[in-house]
Amino acid sequence: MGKKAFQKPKGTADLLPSDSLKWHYVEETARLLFSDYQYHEIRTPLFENYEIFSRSAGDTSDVVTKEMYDFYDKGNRHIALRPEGTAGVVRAYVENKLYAPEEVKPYKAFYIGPMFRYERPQAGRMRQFHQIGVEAFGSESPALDAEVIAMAVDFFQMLGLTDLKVAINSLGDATSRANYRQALIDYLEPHLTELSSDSQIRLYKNPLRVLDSKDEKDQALVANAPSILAYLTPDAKTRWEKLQAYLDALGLDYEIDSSMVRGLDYYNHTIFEIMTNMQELGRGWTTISGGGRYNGLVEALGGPKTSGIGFAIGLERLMLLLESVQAPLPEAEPIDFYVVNIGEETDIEALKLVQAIRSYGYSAERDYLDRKPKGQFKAADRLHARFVLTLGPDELEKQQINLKKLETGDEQKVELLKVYTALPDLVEMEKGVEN
RNA sequence: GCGGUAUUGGUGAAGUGGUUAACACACUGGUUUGUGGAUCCAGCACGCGUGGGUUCGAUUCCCACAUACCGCCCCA
Repeated sequence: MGKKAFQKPKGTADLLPSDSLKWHYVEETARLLFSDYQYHEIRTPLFENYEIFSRSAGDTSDVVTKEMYDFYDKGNRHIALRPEGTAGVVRAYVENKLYAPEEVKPYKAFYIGPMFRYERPQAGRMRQFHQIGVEAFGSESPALDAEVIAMAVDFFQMLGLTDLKVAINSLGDATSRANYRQALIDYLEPHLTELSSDSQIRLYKNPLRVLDSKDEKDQALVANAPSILAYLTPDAKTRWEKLQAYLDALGLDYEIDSSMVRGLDYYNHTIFEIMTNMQELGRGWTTISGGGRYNGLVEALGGPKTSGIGFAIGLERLMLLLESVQAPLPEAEPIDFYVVNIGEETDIEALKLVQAIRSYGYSAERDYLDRKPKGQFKAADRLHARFVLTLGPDELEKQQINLKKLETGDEQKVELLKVYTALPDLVEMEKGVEN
């Protein structure tokens, strides 16, 4: 151990090779599936101008007011590490003029990458965390909403998750929301003193948040509060009903949760969350995916009036969930060959051998620690090698090498030359023996 | 940002104000002058998160800090 042991910054994690194997699998599953739905990957910067986020997420959201990693760079630009993915994608959509008529509509994209929020870390909640997200621009159709929700569910099912809850709600359009906001305040105001202190503040800042309170007394009050669904304008209501019709047609199970609120201010109309009540992620239901419509966002970031919808999946939470339900996840691949070499005079030949084996596309490893044969065999065993090639002075002299199949213990001498010229035949031959 | 719990080797952990920090797993070496997954033997914490303090003496008591986890806030 060195003198000073550095620690990674609070709320960050090292993803070791055994983990990244599993992450790759999940990410690859997403890439394949999203491609079927015609979503293609977009990569935007990990940091943006601060305003991109402050304007999009809303000035009252906690994400902006207290969780942003922001700083001034050497050119005195106000920069922020992205706390979420949508704003950057919207900025890219506008900046690259992806609204142009020659682009296919809706314009669909997905992203995978790290996000940053200055928060108190807990299990499944990191300061640097990762999301897979999708966005679709340029269509108002609730069929697209349904598709997006279906795709998220599809994704989780592909990974072997079935015990999830899909909750949907509608925030309506600006008019619906304004009317409801007032109705909610009118309802709650007489009970102001009964509300928790947090909720008393919420009531005027962002009254919909009161609906979300975990305080028991708040919840009791909120239970009889008016529902936003009763305040939808006719247009918004039609959309809302169509969405359900589409989801029903797909046979997708969902729950309507009229008290569901999302953390970012840009949402309107459809919002949804996919939740699990896994213990490892804390008490009650934990959201592993959330999203919705953001019809005003493109405009807010300087683009033409364009509707949009998207969602994001929290990868840390997803990985914890997959581990806890023992969903199938890949393990380290066994290697094909381990070359055991005995004596210094075989060193060069061993080096050439592993390279030759690799040139055939098989994986191969050898000893670099001058271990004795026993130690090398142990290493081969730990790597779950299929075959061991033993090369000693004898073999070198006779130009024959010992081929051992670890699983059965069968050994045979083969011409050294064959490893270089006909390795696949040797592998096939061994296969023949085992069948 | 607030409140709480925790922090001993590569890992899981036991333990006490006072000479050598238990046990297990893993690892390394030997038992087998060239063969793994078995047995047996041996080795493996300059040291108990970091920094202070109390004390004749602290890993064990106190304080601060760091980190992790739990709850709140909030959220993926």
